[in-house]
Amino acid sequence: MRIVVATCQIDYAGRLTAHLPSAKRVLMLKADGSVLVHSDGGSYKPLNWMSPPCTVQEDLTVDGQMEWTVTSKTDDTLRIVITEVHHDSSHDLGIDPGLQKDGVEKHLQELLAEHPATLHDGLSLVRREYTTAIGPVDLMCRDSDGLHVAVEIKRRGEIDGVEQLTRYLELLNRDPLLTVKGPVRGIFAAQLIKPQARVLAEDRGITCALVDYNLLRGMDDPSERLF
Amino acid sequence: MRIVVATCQIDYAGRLTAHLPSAKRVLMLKADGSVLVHSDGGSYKPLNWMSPPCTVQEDLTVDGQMEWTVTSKTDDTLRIVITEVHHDSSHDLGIDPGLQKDGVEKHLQELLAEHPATLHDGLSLVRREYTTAIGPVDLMCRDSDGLHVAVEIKRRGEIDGVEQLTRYLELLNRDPLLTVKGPVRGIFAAQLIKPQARVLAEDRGITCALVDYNLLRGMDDPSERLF
DNA sequence: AGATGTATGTCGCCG
DNA sequence: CGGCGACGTACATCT
Repeated sequence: MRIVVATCQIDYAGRLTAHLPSAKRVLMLKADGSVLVHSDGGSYKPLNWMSPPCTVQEDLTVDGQMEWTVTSKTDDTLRIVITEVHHDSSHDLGIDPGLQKDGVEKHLQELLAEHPATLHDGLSLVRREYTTAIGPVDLMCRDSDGLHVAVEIKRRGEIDGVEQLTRYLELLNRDPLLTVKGPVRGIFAAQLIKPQARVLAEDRGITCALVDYNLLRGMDDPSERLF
Repeated sequence: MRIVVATCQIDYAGRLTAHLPSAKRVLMLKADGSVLVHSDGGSYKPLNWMSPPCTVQEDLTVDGQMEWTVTSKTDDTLRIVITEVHHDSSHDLGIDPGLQKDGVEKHLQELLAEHPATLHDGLSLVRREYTTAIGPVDLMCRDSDGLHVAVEIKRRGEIDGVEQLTRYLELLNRDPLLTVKGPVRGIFAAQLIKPQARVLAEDRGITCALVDYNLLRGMDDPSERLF
C-alpha cells in the first residue's frame, strides 16, 4: 500500500467521463494495482478510483510534472497529474484475515429455519431455499393443519419483497402437490416492515411477522457462536 | 485528514455486527469525523467504516493500548483497538472543488431530446419526462406518420429497462388520445444493449437503438460545454 | 423528512 | 463467465 498526499488534477474516462480540478488530495495505491482518490469529506466512496485488475504507469510530463496513468482491462483510464507531493510512503500490510459478519439476511434465515414456530404457532420447516422456476423461496413450511406456508425473509420489509412473495405464491398455488390440503399461504417476515409494505401484504392475504433478532439469537445455541 | 497505519482489531455494531481480527491496516480519519478502515485489497470499499456525522473518542486501555471509539448519531459504534502504530500523519486538504461528471443518463436524455431523429428517421419530440401514473417516460415522440413513440433511455440497456418500457407502453396504449392514429411504439435507447435485453425487446416489438454518445456530443452546441 | 430512481455501484452465490 | 439479489448499499432529486 502506497499513500501519497498530493496536489493533483484528475481525468477519468470509462463508463462516464469525469474531471477533478487541481486540489490537494489523498491517493491510495493498493497492492493489487487499484487506485483510490480521497478528499477530506464525503463518505467512504472515493472521488475517483480504478478497480482492480489495473496497472499504474508513472511518467514525467515535459514540464516536469509527475503523471500517473491507470488503465483497466476494460479500457477505462484514470489520468492523475501531480503538481506537488506533500507526502509519500509505502507500507507492507500483508493479507487481511477478512471480515466476520453477523446479522444479515442469511443469518436471519438460518435462525428462522431453526425456529419457524416463532413466525406462527405450530409452523414447521419443510425446506430452506425451496427452489421454484422463478427463484428460491426462503422457507417452505407447513402449519399444524398440514397446509403449506411460504416465508419470505427480509431485514427491512418493503414493497418489492411483498411483490416477490406474491410471485412465488402465484406459482406455488398452481402446484397440485403443494395444494392438496388447501392453498399455500404466505408469511412476510422482517425485522422492520414499512407501512406501505404491510398494507399491500395484508391486502393480498399475506401475514406480516416482525422478527426479533436478539430474541432469536438468544434461543440459538450460544456455543455455536464466536461472539 | 489523518492517516494511521496500525496493527489493530476492530468491532462494529450497527445494522449488523462485524469483527476484524488483528492485522496491519490503514485507518483514514476525515475532517468531518468519518473513519475508513482499508486493507491492501478489495476495491474502493473499506473493510469497515463510519459515515459522518460521527465522533471519534481516543482512549488508552488498562494495558496501554490505544483504543478509538467511533459513534454515530444512530448509535452505531466502531471500536478500534490499536496494538502498534506504524505510521501517523495529518494533512490539511482544504475543501475539494468537487467532481464534474459527464455522460450519465440525464445527460444522454438531454442530448437525445435535442436530436430525436438520431434514434429513428423523422422522429420529433413531444415532451421530455412525459408523466404517467406509473412514472415518467423519458421521451415521448411522434414519427413522420404522426404515431406516438415512447423512448426509454439507459446508459446500459438491460432487461429491467425493457420491462420498464413495456409497462409504460401497456399503459400508454390504453390512452385513446395517444392511439388515435395507431398504437404507441417503443424505442429502447442505450449506449450498450445486452443481448438478453435486445432479445426481450425485439420479442415484444420494441425497437433497439444504440446511442453514439460522442457523436451526439459533437452535434451539440460546443459553446455550452465546459470541456 | 420520506419516497423514488440511479450508480464508474460492489459483493457474493449459483448455474 | 454471466445472471440475479442483497447491501451497514450511498446518493441525488423531488414531493
